[in-house]
Amino acid sequence: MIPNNKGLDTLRARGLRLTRPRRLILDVVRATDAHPTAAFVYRRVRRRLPRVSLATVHRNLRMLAAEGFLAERADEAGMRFDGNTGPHDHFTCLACGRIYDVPARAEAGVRRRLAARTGFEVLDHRTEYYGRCGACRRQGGRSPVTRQRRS
Amino acid sequence: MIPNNKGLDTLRARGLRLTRPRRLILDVVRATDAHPTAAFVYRRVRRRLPRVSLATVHRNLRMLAAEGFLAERADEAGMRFDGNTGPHDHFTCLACGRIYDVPARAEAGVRRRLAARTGFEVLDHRTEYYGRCGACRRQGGRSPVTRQRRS
DNA sequence: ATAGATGCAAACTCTTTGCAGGTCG
DNA sequence: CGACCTGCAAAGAGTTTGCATCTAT
Repeated sequence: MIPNNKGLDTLRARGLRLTRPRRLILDVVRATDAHPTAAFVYRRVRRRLPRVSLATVHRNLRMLAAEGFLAERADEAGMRFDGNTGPHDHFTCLACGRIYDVPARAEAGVRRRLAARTGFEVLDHRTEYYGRCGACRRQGGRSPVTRQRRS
Repeated sequence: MIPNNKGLDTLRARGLRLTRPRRLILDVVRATDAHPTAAFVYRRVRRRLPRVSLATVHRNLRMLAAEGFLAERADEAGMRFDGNTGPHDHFTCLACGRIYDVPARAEAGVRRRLAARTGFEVLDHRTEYYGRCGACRRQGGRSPVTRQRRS
């Protein structure tokens, strides 16, 4: 679904191993666009490797993110992971809580402008959109901005 | 430092009381631009009201955010609160972890454009910048993107 | 007077860590 | 074979909740 953004050879080159749990964890995150939580990945990986532990899932997600294989993202309900490490923005539906990928606005000038204004070194920027997605719009109803619990 | 963005009369109008802990909690958040955590607010409030509980601080921060008196913000280290509820963006320094307010880009067209592209109802958008702030730049040194712990 | 708020302690959720044993290369 | 990794269980960190008591209005 999402292209592999980085070769796994890099792993071995750093003395890291490609174990079965690790491979499956990475596959699960890359196979979905749901910006999964650790718990979600755990449930999925367990279908093929029932003895895996949640701690291993956490350790690997953290490590894979640190190595640049995944993107990490803080959420009011905890950490989420994203197999798509290319530049893109996010749209969060306030009704169903789903997070959609949306194309990034490629505006190089935005960073330069802020840098000029503040004197900061601006290395990255990301825009978050909030609203109601197509599905929730069709279902009508108010936007229940109720606090989302774990997936 | 930051202007009161919303009158407290609104509170009473909704049958909510303006208690001493509540007033102090709101004051603390409004008196700083550090985007404080609950723990930070707790320590500050305790200086004037030593018997407050951390639970009360949490309850009030949550409630004040829900009522629109404060803005809530998820962070890899937990929730942060912002007394500035006006439109503005954030710059996070990857070296020191500080979060600066920066003027929002007023671009109404951005939302309309995304809505047209996706069919979503886009109600809000916010841009997050990342880099190295002026102070950290002057101090030189690499940008240690180490995980920030609690304030 | 009384609905709403508080303090305290316990419960919860998510994440991290110590350690003995297993495994990739 | 040896460094790295895993499962398990326990500990941490942050936040929420139940309940008896208190207090704004």
